[in-house]
Amino acid sequence: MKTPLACRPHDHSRCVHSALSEADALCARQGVRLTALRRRVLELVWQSHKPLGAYDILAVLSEEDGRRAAPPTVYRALDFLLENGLVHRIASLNAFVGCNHPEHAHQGQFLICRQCHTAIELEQPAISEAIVAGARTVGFTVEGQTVEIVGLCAACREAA
Amino acid sequence: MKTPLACRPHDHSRCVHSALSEADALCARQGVRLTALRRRVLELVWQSHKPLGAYDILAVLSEEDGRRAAPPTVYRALDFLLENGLVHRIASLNAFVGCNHPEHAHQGQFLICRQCHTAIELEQPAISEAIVAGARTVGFTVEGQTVEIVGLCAACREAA
DNA sequence: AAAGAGACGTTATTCTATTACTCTTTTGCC
DNA sequence: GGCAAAAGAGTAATAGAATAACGTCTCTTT
Repeated sequence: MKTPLACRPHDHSRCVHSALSEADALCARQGVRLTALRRRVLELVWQSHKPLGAYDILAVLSEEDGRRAAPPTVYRALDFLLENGLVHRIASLNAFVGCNHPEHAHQGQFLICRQCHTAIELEQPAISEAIVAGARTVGFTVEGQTVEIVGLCAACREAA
Repeated sequence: MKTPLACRPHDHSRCVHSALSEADALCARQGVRLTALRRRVLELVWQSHKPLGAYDILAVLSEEDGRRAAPPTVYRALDFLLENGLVHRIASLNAFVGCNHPEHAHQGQFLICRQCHTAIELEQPAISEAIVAGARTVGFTVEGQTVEIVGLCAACREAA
């Protein structure tokens, strides 16, 4: 079902590499362990331009290891990455994407193209603030936000 | 796992009743059929103060019918109700809630209390507009919004 | 009455995620 | 270095969410 998508050629492998380096540094600073497995999972998530399902990751790991990996292996790694802000989960897709700004805690907003399936992470304080303000009108205290927008990205709209 | 929650006594059954009447009228107007099954599923969703899982609905139907219903039965009814704007799906919970404003097409924002699990539907143009504006900054055209907020509702915050 | 469409039943399967238990590796401490 | 404790990872089984494929029934509509 999931077709691997062409990379914009420019520097994607370099992006992945720098994301991994940043993750290394961040984990060292936090005193948590970015093990080989966790790092590999993070790399796979970053390599994909689209949100990646746990079982997609599982399939890759199984193939490269010979022995077929089991779900908990992947889910544990993903839990670690989520806890440490290195990836985000897209609830509406049951999938995961690398976080663009792992250096500070946040919950992004996601723009998901229905055409190319790319997920763009947004961090617009105006959106968060509108939500907090809206919630306050009914006395609700916001603790976490899930904002997932589907539509057409700029590239796909032009192409159409 | 899911504990049935106490109703605010006031007039909940009347709320459900009026929601169903409204659904009847709306379906008649649209020329679509709110069959007994679909109506029953809608009633169950409305009766619950919390987002209801498809398999919760399935369990109730199975119990009251004697013969155990199968998933497609419920999912088809839910699909119909979704298409006609009578219920909303909460992606982050894999669950469904009755729509408060079925009379006009819209996509609400949902406030989900982590304590009592109640879902409050919000319809704040300011939030939608902030999202559309934010998306526009990267050339993204919004077609659908999933906004699901977790936190504490007013009642639970007071109780704490 | 016959045809066609829509709704529903039934079985099986896929996809997503977790539980429970074991074994290994790493780490901190002496 | 050696050792206990803790963290990480393997494994098997299962739970939970959703869909596919096919058949049957029941309405209209003609």
